[in-house]
Amino acid sequence: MRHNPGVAQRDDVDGIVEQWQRERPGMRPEPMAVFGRIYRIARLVGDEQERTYARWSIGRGEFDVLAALRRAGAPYTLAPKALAASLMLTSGGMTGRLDRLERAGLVRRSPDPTDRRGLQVTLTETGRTLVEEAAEAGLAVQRRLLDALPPEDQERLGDLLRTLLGAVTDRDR
Amino acid sequence: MRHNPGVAQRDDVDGIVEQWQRERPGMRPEPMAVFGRIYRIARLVGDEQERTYARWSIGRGEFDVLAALRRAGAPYTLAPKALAASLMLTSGGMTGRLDRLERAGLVRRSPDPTDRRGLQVTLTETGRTLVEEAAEAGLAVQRRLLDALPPEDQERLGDLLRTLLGAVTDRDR
DNA sequence: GCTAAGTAGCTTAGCGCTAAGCTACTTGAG
DNA sequence: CTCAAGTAGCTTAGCGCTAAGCTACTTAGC
Repeated sequence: MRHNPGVAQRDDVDGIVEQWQRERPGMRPEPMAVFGRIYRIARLVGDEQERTYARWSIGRGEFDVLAALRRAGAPYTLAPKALAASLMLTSGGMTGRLDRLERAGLVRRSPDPTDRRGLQVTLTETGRTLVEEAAEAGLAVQRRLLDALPPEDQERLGDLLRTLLGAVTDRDR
Repeated sequence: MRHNPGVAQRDDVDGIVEQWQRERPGMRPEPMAVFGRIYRIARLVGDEQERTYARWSIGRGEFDVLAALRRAGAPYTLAPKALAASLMLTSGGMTGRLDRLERAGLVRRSPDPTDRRGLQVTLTETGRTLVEEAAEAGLAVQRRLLDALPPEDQERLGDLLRTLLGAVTDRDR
C-alpha cells in the first residue's frame, strides 16, 4: 500500500524520540527529530547517488571532484589544495581521488607554472562529458525524491536548512 | 562579525547552485539547495557529535549501539542482528563495534537461550551510566544548533524532513 | 526423522579515509 | 643575499567499513 504522497506519517525517528521520552522523562529529545532525519536522508540519498554514479564507474567522491572542476568553468582547472578545501578532505584523501581519476583518464595533473610546489588539475574532454551526464542523472534522482513536497515547501525547506547550516558553520569557527 | 541569528544569508550552497546555473543553463539544479545542505549539516554536526563523545572515549558508531540498547529499556538487551538492522550496518561491522564495546566493558555478549546460533548483547552498568551522560551531552550540542530557529520553525523543519524521509524510504523498497 | 534451505554471527580481503610526517619549494625578516 | 618559517603534495600506518564466504545452528518439506 502506497501512502498518500505529501502526507507524512509516523516514522522510525518518531519512534526513537518516543522511546527516549519513555525511558528518560525530562530529557526533551525533540532535536533528534530534526537531526536524526537529516542523518538518515543524507545516508540513504547518498547511497542512491552512489548507485547512480556507478553507471559511469565512479564513486560519489570522484564525482564531487569532477563536479567541482566542471562548475569552476573553462578551462576546468583547480589546484589539489583548492579541491581538498572545498570538499572538506585531507591532502592524503585528495591524492588518492586524483590518482583514481587520472588512471581513468578523467583528469590530468600538470605543474603549476607559477609555483613549482603546486599542481593544476584539469578535466579531460572525457571527464567533462562524463561529469555532465552523471550530474544530470544525479540531479534527476534528487528531483524525484524532493517532488514528494510541493514547490513552496521545497523552497521553505531550503530556507530553513540555510539558517541551520549557517548556525553550524558559525559554530565551527 | 556575528550575523543576525535567524536571518539566513547567502551560503556556499547558494554559490554552487549559481555556478551550475551559469555553466549549464537549463539544468535547474535547485534540488541541490536542499540536499547539498543536508549533506553538509550531517557531516558537520556528525563531526561535532564525534568530538563530544570523545570525552567518553567512544566514537559515534559505538554511541549509536549503546543508545539503541538504552532506548530499548530494561534489561537493555538486543541481538546483534537487530542492532545491525536498526543501525544500517553489515554483520561484519557490527562484530567490530561489539568487540570494541565489550573490550571497554560497556556491553556483555551472552548466548541466546532460545537460539543457539544467536547472541544477546546487554548494556553493563558502566555502559548504561556512560550512554546516559553522553546522550545528554550530544543532545545539548544538537539543541544549541537548532536554537538558531524559532520553535515553530524547528517543528516545521521536522515535519518537512519527515515527509522527505518518507519519500526516500519508500523509494528504497 | 531426515535433508535442503535458510539464518546468526564471525572472518578475511579490500577500500577509502585521516593523522602524521616527509620532501621540495616559496616567502618574509634581517 | 641568507636562513627560518610556512606551504603543496605525497607517503605511510592505522582505522572502520563493506562484500563475500565460512561454520554452526534452525526450520520447513517430505
